[in-house]
Amino acid sequence: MIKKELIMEKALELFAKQGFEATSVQQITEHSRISKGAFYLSFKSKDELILALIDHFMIQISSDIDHIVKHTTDHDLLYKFFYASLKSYRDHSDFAKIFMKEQAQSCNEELIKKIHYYESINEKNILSLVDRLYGDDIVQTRYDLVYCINGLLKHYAALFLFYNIPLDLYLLTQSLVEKTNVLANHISIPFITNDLVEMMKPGTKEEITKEQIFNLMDNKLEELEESIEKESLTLLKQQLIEPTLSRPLIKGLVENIHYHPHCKWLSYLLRQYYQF
Amino acid sequence: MIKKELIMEKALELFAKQGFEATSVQQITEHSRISKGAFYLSFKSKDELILALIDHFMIQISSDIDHIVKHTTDHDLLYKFFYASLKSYRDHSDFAKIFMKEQAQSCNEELIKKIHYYESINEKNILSLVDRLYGDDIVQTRYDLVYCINGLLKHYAALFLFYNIPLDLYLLTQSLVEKTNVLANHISIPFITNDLVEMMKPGTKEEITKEQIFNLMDNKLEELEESIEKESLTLLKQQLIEPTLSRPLIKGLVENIHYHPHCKWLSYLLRQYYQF
DNA sequence: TTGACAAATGACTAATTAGTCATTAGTATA
DNA sequence: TATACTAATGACTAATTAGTCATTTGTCAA
Repeated sequence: MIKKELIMEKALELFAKQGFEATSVQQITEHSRISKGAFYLSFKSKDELILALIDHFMIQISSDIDHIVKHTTDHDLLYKFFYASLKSYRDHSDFAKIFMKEQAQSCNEELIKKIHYYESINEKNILSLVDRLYGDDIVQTRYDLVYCINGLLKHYAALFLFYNIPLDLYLLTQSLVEKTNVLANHISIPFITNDLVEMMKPGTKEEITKEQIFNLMDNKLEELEESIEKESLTLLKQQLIEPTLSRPLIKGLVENIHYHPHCKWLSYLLRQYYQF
Repeated sequence: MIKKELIMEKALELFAKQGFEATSVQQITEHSRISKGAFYLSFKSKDELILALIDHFMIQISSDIDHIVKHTTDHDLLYKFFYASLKSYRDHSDFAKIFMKEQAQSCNEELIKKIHYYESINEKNILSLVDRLYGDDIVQTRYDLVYCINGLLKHYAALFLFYNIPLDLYLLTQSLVEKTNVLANHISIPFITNDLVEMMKPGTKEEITKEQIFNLMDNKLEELEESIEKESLTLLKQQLIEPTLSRPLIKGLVENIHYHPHCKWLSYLLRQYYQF
């Protein structure tokens, strides 16, 4: 057990410096002053090691932040969230480097899955924070706000993680709190809509079912006013039930609805469905 | 020459899918349907290939955006900047993926240097944009604004690069313009100060020397066919040896060559050199 | 047809990789 | 001391890597 921790500690240093792929088991065993066999007594593979590392740190970090979001008054919430997040990055800077690098780069299936899992927890936390603080004022832009908070946090964190600049945690926190409040109070143009979030969820990505499109069509038909677009959509719906028109005609109808701001998503799904 | 482009094209696809490190020369040669020897006739090493790819695309993208920043009225500036940037990412999405991944991860010394070089050009562009648009109002927060613009741009670009969501370039641009204006007009707490920026500079940046430009001119003159561009270039070369024309005339000549696809980079260097 | 030259090949080397396993060292109990 | 057990070793395999080079193929002028 102690050996396992020793390996994790030493491997962390090497991964942070060189990256996961670029670090060999050989290097890890040398750095830990153990034999190759000893390594494989603790971990079944190199992959198992990095998965263990991610779990080890992310369980800690996630639950810390989750606790803060759930047990802080609204007044302090944003401040404490940023402070805790930045502090986690600083205190586990080697880990944070690995996590950020692998997030951008990894090709390992399981690794990506794990990173996505913890990322989704993080996003859920921020979303609940945003809804609590700004509530009904930002129904349209809530996902954008979440995305900006996450983006700015990571981008500023990279500043002290990858360029060893001195970090004034207090000041950086204040500056991020201000930016978040400013954005929350003033932005009005949403880019990340409900539809978009739905599609980014892992399950949805693989297959577009007739039913999904059908349901979305019904929703949109209710939203739309009488127009060419609505007529086109109605025709497309009929085609979905009972195809009678030729492919070019269907393609044309899909084109018709594409420029309507509410139907972008639908037209995307239809193009996928019909393989245009 | 054509072979070189074939290899670059095929390698780009593989790098975008699997990452640079994870792609073997073997795979590249198989994908390009050439032999291993043929690969090494075009490129001295795998490293030289990715450096060539980065130059190829970044010269194009950087000079496009530079040109827009320098030739757009203030009214349109922000909008055109975001639009052009996002369009570049979309049109060269395989390259953008590689550039983003390697930016986060790479351990190759020369590769990092090159990426930093183009990043610093990008930052300079954004800084000049910020100063022009908001000027004295944001002396304290200008670097933060630059950093936020860069961060938000990349973060949102990742959205359509790595999750294949459909991209409404127009809407995303508008949404980013709004966010930028909101931040510029309301943030007051600076985190990235002048000193910090100084500190992040890796020693002294390479100067653009007369010789570099001169050599590049000679190369291009050989490539070009008889045309207004070639005449302009010849005149510019003479000006470099012995200046006789006035600044506006020189600026006009630089303008003349900018639209020629092979001279984008040269025109960028000349604009830097003459401080237009 | 021949000769000369450039383009292209792929078998090859030497190095490195993740992971295995027969062997040994260390330790605790009888 | 003898026995039984676990902990640890590092030489080993098989696969893969970047890069090389003797050889073949293609092309075009004489």
